[in-house]
Amino acid sequence: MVAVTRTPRSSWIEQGLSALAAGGPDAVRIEALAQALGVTKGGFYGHFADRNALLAEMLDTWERKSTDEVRAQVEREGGDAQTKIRRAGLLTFSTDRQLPIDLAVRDWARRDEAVAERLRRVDNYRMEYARELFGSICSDPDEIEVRSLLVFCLAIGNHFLAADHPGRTRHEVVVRAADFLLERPRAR
Amino acid sequence: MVAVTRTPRSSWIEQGLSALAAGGPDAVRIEALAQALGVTKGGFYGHFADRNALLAEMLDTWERKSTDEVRAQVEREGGDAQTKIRRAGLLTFSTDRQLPIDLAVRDWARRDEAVAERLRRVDNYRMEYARELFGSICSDPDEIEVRSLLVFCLAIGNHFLAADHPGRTRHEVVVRAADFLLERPRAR
Amino acid sequence: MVAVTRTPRSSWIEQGLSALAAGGPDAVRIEALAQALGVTKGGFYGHFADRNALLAEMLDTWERKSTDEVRAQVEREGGDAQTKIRRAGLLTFSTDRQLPIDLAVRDWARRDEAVAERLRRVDNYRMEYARELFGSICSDPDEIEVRSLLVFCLAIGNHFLAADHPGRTRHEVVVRAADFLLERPRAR
Amino acid sequence: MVAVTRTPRSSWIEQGLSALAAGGPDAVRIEALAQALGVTKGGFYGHFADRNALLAEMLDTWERKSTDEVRAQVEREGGDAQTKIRRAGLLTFSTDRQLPIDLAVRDWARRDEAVAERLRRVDNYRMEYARELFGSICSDPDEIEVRSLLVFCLAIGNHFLAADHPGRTRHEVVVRAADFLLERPRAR
DNA sequence: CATGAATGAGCCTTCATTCAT
DNA sequence: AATGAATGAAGGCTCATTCAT
Repeated sequence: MVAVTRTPRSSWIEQGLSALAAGGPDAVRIEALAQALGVTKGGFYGHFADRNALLAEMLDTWERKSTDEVRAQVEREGGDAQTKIRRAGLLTFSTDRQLPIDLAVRDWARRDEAVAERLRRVDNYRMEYARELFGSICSDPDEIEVRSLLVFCLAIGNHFLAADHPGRTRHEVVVRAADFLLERPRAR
Repeated sequence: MVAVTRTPRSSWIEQGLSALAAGGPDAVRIEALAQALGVTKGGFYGHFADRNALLAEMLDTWERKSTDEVRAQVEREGGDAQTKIRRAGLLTFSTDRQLPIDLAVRDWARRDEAVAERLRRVDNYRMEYARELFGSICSDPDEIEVRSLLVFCLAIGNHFLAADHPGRTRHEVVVRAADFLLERPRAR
Repeated sequence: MVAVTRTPRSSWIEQGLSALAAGGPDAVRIEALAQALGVTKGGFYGHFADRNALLAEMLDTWERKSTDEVRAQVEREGGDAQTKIRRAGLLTFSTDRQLPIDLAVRDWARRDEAVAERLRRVDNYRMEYARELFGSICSDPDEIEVRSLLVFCLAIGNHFLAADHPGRTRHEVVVRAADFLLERPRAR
Repeated sequence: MVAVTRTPRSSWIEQGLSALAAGGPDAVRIEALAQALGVTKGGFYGHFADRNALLAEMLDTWERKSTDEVRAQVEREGGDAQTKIRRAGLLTFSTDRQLPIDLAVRDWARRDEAVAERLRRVDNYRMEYARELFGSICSDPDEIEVRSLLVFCLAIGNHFLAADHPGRTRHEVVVRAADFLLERPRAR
């Protein structure tokens, strides 16, 4: 029988990731998390050495979920390359939960080298997966690189860009843009 | 005759934008700006009602510089549509000074609706300009929209994406990607 | 048949005295003691009502060891008065274990009347023993009192004084000082 | 006209030394000092970088007052060696203000090497002055050293020792002890 | 205008203590 | 007896803001 820990470590981490998503790293305040969890802030220090330890574990969790878990799930569901790219993009950038965390980490990385290092690992992992998948669409390595970059930029830019598209929804334009990037190259 | 103020408003705004660029809105601390300007923080309140007033004026300044001034300069220098798009992109996203401010505002907008509103104005202005320019490259309105979106996403994603490109520099890949987006559509 | 308690009271007391010796009464922190004993702090409250109860028992232990036990051991070993005074001094002030506790209690007594009261009992006991021993060296009650005081001050001051003695070790000077205080008075 | 600083640095230092004297270094709490000074704790950080900066300046102040100022005052008042020793002792160890600070520093030095270093400087300075003065009472260097040590130990021990002296006051015994240490050596 | 001092709210962290298991 | 979690009261430090000069 497993002893039920009243407020497990994972709760603090989840709550911390929510706060990060909503307000950036400065919003990860122990007292706010405690209140959201219905406990007092003192209890936090039974689980973590200090605030930095929590931030590190939050990033560990995000890193794991952003790499292996996405790839595993996409491969489990199968399909051709185009389908997989779309699914991976959806899992990474269209989930209500993961997306804002990802964007917050991206901004955070601009001012914290340790975070930048983690983001580099994650983005390299994802980009490598994208290259693999684009490899079955086109063969020119330069074009694979360009399309991989663009599909990533589309996914990210989609959420950092505020422009409207008169007569269209953002989603419609993004779908078209994805088609544009995923179509097989024509002979020239 | 203009009274020479010892530390003009504009100095606080410029310093504030630097702080924003370097550390996000939370880094815009009156005391830090004062220290950078070589005055004491008390003097700040001779110029601005409070911190929010400064933030608002910082955004005013950023908004003006990001719209009319870029367009005016690009048109002044002339050239064909492709050249203008590249120049506008460079002015907006490749200047050491403007770029980090733009990225910081983008992240800030995710958690502050008033900032989001301003960013929407700025991005709509820029996007409209891009549509105009892409209009002389291709004629299909859907494709104009898609390419305008993608060129923007490329510019933004370039700076929020941390991945490496083995055997290439990021700049090389981005140049190729820009070529990919700017080439005239082939007949199908 | 004695029930073997997993962590007996005496362990907490010993550990508490070590903490007191090393860092004064403020350093007697339940959590630190628990960690040193390899148990969790919750267990402490199975043995003691609260922190003050531990402090009181620590002082009880120190008081007993500092009085009867020293005298008993000195008398057991025998010798003349000078020898006994030197031995009592060694036992009290030269033991690695007892000395720092004694000094810490002395400082503590300056700000806690209950501790001061205990120290007074201990010092009076010791001083009475010193008077007895000096009584066989000289007969003038005033001189007995003066020498008893001085020998105590030497023992204490030796450890609270930070000065160097160029060309000599502190130990050499203290030995000479002890000789000075223990020599038989000359006729005047 | 000197600008009147409302609560000068020196007030914090003085208050800090009082707290140190009364309760040791742990009692030097910013909030307590602020309350004693009738201001709020936030104001403290306009004067000092942090608590450690205050502690350091407190020790600077104590060090200066304990060395040059005592010697200067004793020499100004003149008299023979015995008189000067008594006066220096009084200034150092019998002033209501200086004495408890000195004792607190002594205990503090036992657990903080930086404080120990300062105390060593101060005690060496004082001891050197004592050697000078004893040099005009007796000529044997060993005896000078012994008497200098003993007079110091008497001064310190007097305040760390809790014993009573039946039929006498502590002061009477100390005076006699001082006489004992200051008398000219007899021929042997 | 600018300064220096002070305020007060807010955050991180520590630690004695309680309590259900 | 001991554990693990939680509580609550401090205490250190930061920072926007006010105000008299």
